[in-house]
Amino acid sequence: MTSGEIRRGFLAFFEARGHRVVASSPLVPADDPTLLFTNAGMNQFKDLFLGRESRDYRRAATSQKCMRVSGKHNDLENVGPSLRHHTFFEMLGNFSFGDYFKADAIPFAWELLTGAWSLPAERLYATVFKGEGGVPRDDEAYAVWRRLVPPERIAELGAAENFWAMGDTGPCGRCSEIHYHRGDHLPCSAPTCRGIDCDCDRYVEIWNNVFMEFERQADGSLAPLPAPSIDTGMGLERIVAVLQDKLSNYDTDLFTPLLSAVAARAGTEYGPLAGRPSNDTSDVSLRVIADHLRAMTFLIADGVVPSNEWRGYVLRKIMRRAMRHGKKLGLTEPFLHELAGVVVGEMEGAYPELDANRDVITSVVRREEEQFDRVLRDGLPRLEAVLADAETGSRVIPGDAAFRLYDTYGVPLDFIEDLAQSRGVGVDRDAFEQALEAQRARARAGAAFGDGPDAEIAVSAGPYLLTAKGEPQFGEQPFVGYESTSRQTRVTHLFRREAGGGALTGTDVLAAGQSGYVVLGETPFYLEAGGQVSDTGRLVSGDGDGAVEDMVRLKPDWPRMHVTAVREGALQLGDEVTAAVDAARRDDIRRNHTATHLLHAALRAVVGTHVRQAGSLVAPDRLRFDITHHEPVTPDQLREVERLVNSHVFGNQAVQTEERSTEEAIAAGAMALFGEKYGERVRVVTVPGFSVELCGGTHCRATGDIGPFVITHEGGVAAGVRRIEAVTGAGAVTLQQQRGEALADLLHQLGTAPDQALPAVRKLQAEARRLTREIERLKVAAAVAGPAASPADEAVEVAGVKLVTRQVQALEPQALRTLADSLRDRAGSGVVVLASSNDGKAALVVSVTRDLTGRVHAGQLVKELAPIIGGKGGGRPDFAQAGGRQPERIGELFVACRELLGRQLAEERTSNAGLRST
RNA sequence: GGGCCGCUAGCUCAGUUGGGAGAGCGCCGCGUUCGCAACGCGGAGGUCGUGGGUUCAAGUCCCAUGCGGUCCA
Repeated sequence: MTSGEIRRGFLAFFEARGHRVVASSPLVPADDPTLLFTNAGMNQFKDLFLGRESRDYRRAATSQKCMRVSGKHNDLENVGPSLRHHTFFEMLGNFSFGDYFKADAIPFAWELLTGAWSLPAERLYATVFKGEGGVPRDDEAYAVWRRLVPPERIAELGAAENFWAMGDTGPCGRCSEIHYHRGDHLPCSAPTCRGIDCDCDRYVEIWNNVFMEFERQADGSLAPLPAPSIDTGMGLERIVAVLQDKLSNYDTDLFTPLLSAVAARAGTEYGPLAGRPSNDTSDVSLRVIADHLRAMTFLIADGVVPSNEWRGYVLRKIMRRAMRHGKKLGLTEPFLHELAGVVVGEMEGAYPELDANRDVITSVVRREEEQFDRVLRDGLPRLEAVLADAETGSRVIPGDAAFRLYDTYGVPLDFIEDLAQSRGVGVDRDAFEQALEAQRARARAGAAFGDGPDAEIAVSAGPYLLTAKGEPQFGEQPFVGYESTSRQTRVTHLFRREAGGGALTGTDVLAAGQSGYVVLGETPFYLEAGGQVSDTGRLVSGDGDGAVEDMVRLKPDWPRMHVTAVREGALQLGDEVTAAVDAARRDDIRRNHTATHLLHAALRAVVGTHVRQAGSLVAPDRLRFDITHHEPVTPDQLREVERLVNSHVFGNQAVQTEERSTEEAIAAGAMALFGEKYGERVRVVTVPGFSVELCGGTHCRATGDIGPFVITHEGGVAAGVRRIEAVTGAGAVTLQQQRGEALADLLHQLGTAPDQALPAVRKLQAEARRLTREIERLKVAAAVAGPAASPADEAVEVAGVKLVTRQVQALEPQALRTLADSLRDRAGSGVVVLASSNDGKAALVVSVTRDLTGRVHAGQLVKELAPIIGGKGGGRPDFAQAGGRQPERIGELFVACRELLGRQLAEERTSNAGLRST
C-alpha cells in the first residue's frame, strides 16, 4: 500500500461511516495567535468541542497538516539523528461532535486496522485509563475492548498516558491508545522490556482515541459535558511505516523519493536505500534535508515567509538548518529551491495548495538560500579573525565571541564548531549557552508585560459579567452596524474605570466627567477587527450624553464594551440610549475598507498572484496594506495599481455583501486570509468581476463612493513583506491639492514648463556647486597672494626656524587648510600660523613642515595659543586647528606665538644640551 | 515584543584620545599598442542614512528616527 492509498483509505473508510471529509486547515492556526503552528487534527474543531460553534455535520475525518518544532518531545535537534522525529507531519483523525462515543469509536478503529488494512489482530494492543487523581477507571472503554481483544492485550495506564486535557480548564477526558507489536526480535535496552510502555522499537503507538466527556472547572472539579465527543489522532508517517513494514518512517514512500532526490543532487546515496545501515553523518544530513524540505514547502504554501520574527523565524531556522546540512554534503550552490519541487510533486494530489503556490515556493526558497550565503560571506571573515586570535592564544574561542558571531552575525554554532575543530581550536560551549540564556531572559522580560493592562481589566470585570461558576451573565449582543449607524437600545452593564489603575468596578451610574465601559443590548459600533479600526460616536440618554472613544472586547466571547467619557448629565444602568456612530468618520472608513479590497485585487493583477495580505489597517484618514512580496513594488507597478483601482471606482460598481457558509464561499473563489478566524457563516464582499473576499468589515454601497484613490507610500516592513499606504475620498483630494500647489509654486519660481523643471533644477545645482568651488578657490588665491593685512603678517626667523603668520578674512575651514598648505609648501621648511575671523568667531590653523615635526608640535602650539582667542583646540604634530570667540585678539595671538615657538625651541636646545652633557 | 550589528564615491569596504574624508575595483581623459588585455600618468565622482544635541571642531560622542542584517521570545 502506498502512503497515498493509506491516506485516501482512511478518509474513505470514515466517509462511508457518515463522516464529512474536511480539508486540512492551514499550518497557521486560524484563531489562535498564541499557537505557533497547527499541531493536532482537532485544532480546527476546537470551537465545536467547546460548543461555541455548530456546523451542519457531527462527524468529520481529516488528514491534517501539522508542525511541531518545540515542546518536550520535539527538539529541532532531534530531527535527523532520530529515525522517527519530524517537524512537519500529517495527522489522520476522525471526530464526533456530540454524536457517537466510545462504543462506536473503538470498533471503528479496530475495523479499519484489522479489516481494511489487514493488520494481524494478535499484534494489536490497547490501553485504557486505570483510574487516578479522582477520575475513575474507564470501565466502558475496557468493556468495549474486551469484546475485541483478550485481557492480556489491554494495558491499564495512568493519567500521564491516558488522560487528555486541552488546558487547565475546559474539555478533557480519558483516552485509549492502540499499539502495534513489531516483534521481539528487535533490540531493547531495558533489562526486561516493559512492552507497550517501553521506549524501544518492539511496540509502537499508532492511534490515540480521546473520549471528551468532562469539562474541568476553574476550581478543578470535573463536570460532565452535555454531549461527549470523540477526537482521535494517528500519525500518517508512523502508520505508513507499520503498513509498509519499515522500522523507520524515513524508509517509507513518504520520504524515499525525497531522500533519493537529495542524495542524487549531492552525488551520494542514502544508506538504507542502498542496502546499507544508516550512518551518522551523511544519512543524518539527508534526513534533516528531507524533513525540512517538507516543512518549508508546506509552510510557504500556507503563506509563511522567512523573517526575523515568530512563525517566519521558525521557517528561517528550519531552512538554514537544511542549508547547513547541504553544505556538509558538499552542496555549496543553492539547491533547496529545486528540491522543493519534489515535495510539491509528491504531495500535490493530497494538498492542492502546493501546486497553486509552486512558483512562490521556489522563489522564496531561492531567495532565502542566497540570503544565507550572504550572511556566511559577511560572517566568515569575522569568524576567521576570532579563530586566528584563538590559534595564537588559548586555543579556545571564548563563549562570548562565539555568541556574538551567532547572535549578531548569524553564523550557526555548528558551523563555528566545525571550522574550529578543523583548526584544532575548541569552543567554550558553556559560556556560549550562558550568553544565550541571558539573551532569553532579556527577551522574556521584554515580553512579560505584553498581556498587561487588558488582562488586568478583564480579571476585574469578570465578577460582574460571570456567575461564581464562571457562566456568562450577559445575553446575545447583536451587531447592527451593517444596516445602520444609530440604534435605540439599553445599557445592560456599566463599569467605572478606576483613575490611574486599570481595574473596572461595576456601577449603576456614570456621572459627567467620569469615564467607563458601557455594555449595550445591541450596538451599531464596529469593534476593531480585520484591520478596520473601531467606531467612535455618542451615547445619548434622557439626561446623559457620553462620547464613545473606543471599543474593547476583553475576552473572545464577552460582549463588546463602549469606552465612554460622560460629557453631560449621567448614564445609568438600564437607561434607554441612542447609540450613534460618528457617521462621517464611518463613511471615511468604508471608503478606505472597500478601497483596500480593490487595492488587494489590483496588486494581485499587476504584481502577481503570489501576493497575499500580510496585514492591514483601515482607519478613517488612511489605509495601510502589507503584502508578501520579496522586492520593492516598482514605481511603474504602483502607477498601474493606482490606475486600476481608480478605474473600478469610476466604474461605480455596486458592492455586494452577502452571508454564506464558509465552505461555499471558499469554493466559490472568495479570498480567505490566513490567520483570520472564520465561523461557519461568513460575509462575502464582492466587487463584481474584480474582487471577492471574506470580510466582516463595513463597506461602501458602490465603488464610486470611494472617490479618488492615491497611493502615498511604498516601503518594506520585514524581509519579504512590503507595505503600501494610500488615501481616499476627501483626504485624497486634499493631498492632490497640496501636491499641486507645491508643484505650481516651484514651477512659478523656476519660471519653466513642468517638463523643463527637472533639467532646470539640475542646472541650478550644478551652477551652485561650480560657484561655491570657484569662490573657495578665489578666496584662497587672494589670501595667498594678498598684501599684508596686518603688521604681524610676515615671515620671521625664530631661532633658525621660519615662522609665517597671516590673518585672513572669513575663510572656510577647508580653505584655511588649503591656504596653510600652500604657504607651508612655499616656505619649504617652517611653521605656518593662520588666523581667520568670521562672524564673531576666530579660527586658527597651524601647519608644520615634516622636517620640523620632531622639534615643533603643532598640536601643542595650538593648545597653548587657543585660550588667547577664547577657545580650545588640538591636532597632530604636523597639523592642528582651534576655534575661539575673540577674533579681536588675533594680533595678540601672533605675538604670543613667536614667544612660544622661541621657548619651545629653546627648551629643545636645553634638553639636547642636557643629553649631550650626560 | 526584547537585544546586538551595519548604513562613508557607481560597487566592495577602510577610517581609535573628536582635529586635512580615503583605498581597491569600476568610470572618463591621456600615454604605451596595428588592435586588445595588461601597464603608466591624470581626472571626475561624497547631504559620511535622516533629524536634533554636546563641542572652537563630529564620519567619530549623546538622543531620536528610517532602512537593512541577525539572535531570542
